[in-house]
Amino acid sequence: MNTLDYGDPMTAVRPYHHGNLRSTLLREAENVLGERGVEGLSLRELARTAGVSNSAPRRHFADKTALLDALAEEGYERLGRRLDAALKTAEGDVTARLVVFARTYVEFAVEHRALLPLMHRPKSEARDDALSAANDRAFAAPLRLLHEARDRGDIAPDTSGRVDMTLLALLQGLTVLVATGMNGDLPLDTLVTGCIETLMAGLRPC
Amino acid sequence: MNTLDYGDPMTAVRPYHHGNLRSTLLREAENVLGERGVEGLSLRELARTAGVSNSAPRRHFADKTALLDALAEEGYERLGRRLDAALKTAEGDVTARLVVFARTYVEFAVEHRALLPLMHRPKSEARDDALSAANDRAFAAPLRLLHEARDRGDIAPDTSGRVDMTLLALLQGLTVLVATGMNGDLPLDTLVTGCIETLMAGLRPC
DNA sequence: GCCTCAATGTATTCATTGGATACATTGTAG
DNA sequence: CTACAATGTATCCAATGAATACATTGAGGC
Repeated sequence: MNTLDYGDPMTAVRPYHHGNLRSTLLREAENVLGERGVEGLSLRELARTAGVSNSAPRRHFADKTALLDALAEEGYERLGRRLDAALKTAEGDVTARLVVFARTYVEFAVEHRALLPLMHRPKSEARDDALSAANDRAFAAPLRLLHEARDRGDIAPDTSGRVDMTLLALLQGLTVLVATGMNGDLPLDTLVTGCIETLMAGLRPC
Repeated sequence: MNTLDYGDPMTAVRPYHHGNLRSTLLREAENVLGERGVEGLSLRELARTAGVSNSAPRRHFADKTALLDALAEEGYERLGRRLDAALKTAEGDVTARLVVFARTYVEFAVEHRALLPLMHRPKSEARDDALSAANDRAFAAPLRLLHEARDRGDIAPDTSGRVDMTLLALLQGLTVLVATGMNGDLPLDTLVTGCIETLMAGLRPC
């Protein structure tokens, strides 16, 4: 371990090794990303902010793309944990549980609006396998909830998987809507609840 | 007009003025964008491809962002025209008309998958006013269809506008799903039809 | 206790980029 | 035919992504 001199910041001796450069870079990258977008993100600037040399980040991320991929993957993991936690405490009928799910999902999208575009990277751009896997895992959760409800007869059967896709699309679309601010002044909770209830009830006149 | 020598490409005299640099740049930009994403897009490379100097593009787009905004706006206009055209020929009940609408929308998203992320730019990044307006216009169309159907009593009334948001979210989500390839091997037409029908019927067991 | 070695940072270099500024060429309207 | 606005060009600069060679560190085997 190095001798650190915290007395005078001007002459403070920084240890040769940062300690947790990787996570520091990721955290700061998410900040910058939220403020200035992908174009405004510079590896060198991240290095400067972390008080480290130009090429240090390369030890952790071979590439700018690699950093973005890591950020996206981390995003899926965080999302997954929050969804699991939320579902554990969710009670009530299918609608209520779906609302909890959707709300958690949309809240995450709002808090990490910088991450979503990375997570939704179109498949045309070559994707990390790990990223694809994380994607699948995240979307497996709502589907599980739906299938369990179907097994209990709480919702109509679905032979073709089209209903599943509808829920997925609705969730995805909600995040985009909220991220782009298209919900106007409609409170987030009202929006989500309304969408799920609408999906449950259908559009046909009663 | 300049004298052009098309005989020998090596010594061909190019006119001082390109003629339609702006649209050439936009077209080529969309190509590159589809292949290599925003990061892989370079103004200079566009200039080279167009056979024009480094700084020529600046006459038409003050900024790289300006080019992207123009691309997004153009995208909304094209989308609007296609939606209008599709709706004119659409016949049948609400479901059928909604399906036509959704299919047109998703088809556009697939054909121009490079454009969608630009069009869905989060509001946190300062947006061109023209872009916001184009956005509103594009989303006004499906809402109009929905409201007309409601006036005729084809779908249930909606006091809070939550149903409207549900349709919007579903449309948005569909494009994201398709763009990221999450539909798997499900044919596009089946997917869209299934989603709209599911939305009409609702999830509740019959 | 010492030595090797893998992990992690640093120093330096290079081509490319976005952007700015001053200048050249053109068609056109008066 | 001349002045001018539009459109390209030439040239410069700081910053970036990326690559390569070198330095520092701590941990594990001896």
